Amino acid sequence: MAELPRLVRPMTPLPRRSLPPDEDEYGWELKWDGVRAVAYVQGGGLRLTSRNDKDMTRSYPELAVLARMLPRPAVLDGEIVALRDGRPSFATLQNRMHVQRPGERLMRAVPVQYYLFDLLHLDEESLLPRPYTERRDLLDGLGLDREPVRVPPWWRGEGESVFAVGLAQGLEGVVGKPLRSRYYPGRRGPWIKVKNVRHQEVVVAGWLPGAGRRADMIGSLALGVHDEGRLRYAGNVGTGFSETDLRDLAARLAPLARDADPFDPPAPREVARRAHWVEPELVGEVAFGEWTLDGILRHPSWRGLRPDKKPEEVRREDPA
DNA sequence: TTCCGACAGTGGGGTCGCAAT
DNA sequence: ATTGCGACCCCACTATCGGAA
Repeated sequence: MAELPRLVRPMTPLPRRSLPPDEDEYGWELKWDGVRAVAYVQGGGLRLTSRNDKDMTRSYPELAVLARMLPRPAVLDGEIVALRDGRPSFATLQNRMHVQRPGERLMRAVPVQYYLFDLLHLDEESLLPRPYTERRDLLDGLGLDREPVRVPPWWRGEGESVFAVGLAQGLEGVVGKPLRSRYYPGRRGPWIKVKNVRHQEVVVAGWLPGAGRRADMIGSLALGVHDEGRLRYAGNVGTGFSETDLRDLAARLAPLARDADPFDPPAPREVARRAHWVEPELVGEVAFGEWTLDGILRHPSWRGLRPDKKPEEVRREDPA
């Protein structure tokens, strides 16, 4: 029996704001919002490991069929997803990902699928040095596209239209992989990702103190948006500003200090406990990925002040 | 010399499990 | 019983540094 590599750290894509000029040199895939997983198939058995090499096998018993679908030693790379309204939903998957031994009821309520997008080892051979296109062709030829395993499509070039498709389907974005590039375990790049980033105007309603390097500075800003005449809590943002930005914000917020929580309903207690409230008069803009089910910004980053906007005009855009 | 890639360190939302209260 | 915290997942981002270009 051939020996499989003990562990292969997954390769991660480098974030980019826009498509590269040489987009035709890349293979393009849609980006699936789930949990990254490397699969080791051998002797009819399956082992799943996380990005940090934690064993996830027991959490997803229904994926064990992969070992029966593929009766050859192999290492595969992909994303475990849970569908909601026909597309991968990380929020839905969160009901599964921490459960070590899911019961029948949970597995039926939140079924998962394994979206494969790379083949790293097959039989006796490591495929890491092979070009992306060869690995993909080999993977596509294994006949693994049967639920709960899927082998989603990819495209040579066409980054623009793949991105448009992802946008239209409400997906996270696209991943580009240089057609002739090998697989570099654990490295960021040369894969790239272009995310479907959204923007939202927000009212600054308070701030939380920082720690460590950020001690004596602002750690994050508490954000709100108006909804039916009330200022609704929309989460905190703690990244995207330089130290200069933080000092400038502190100076602007100091004269606006107030004692009472300006949110209605009040902010969650974990936030309120540490918050320094201000009059909700400063307007800024954040980039973010999506709204959570509770109306909180996911993956927010600060983009700057919007002195041209009035706080009472700040509404949640695109409530869907 | 400049630039790029990797790392460390800050911050976010969310869930689960467990210890302290 | 409730609360708080760390460990996991998903991240965005700034600042730094050493080696590649």
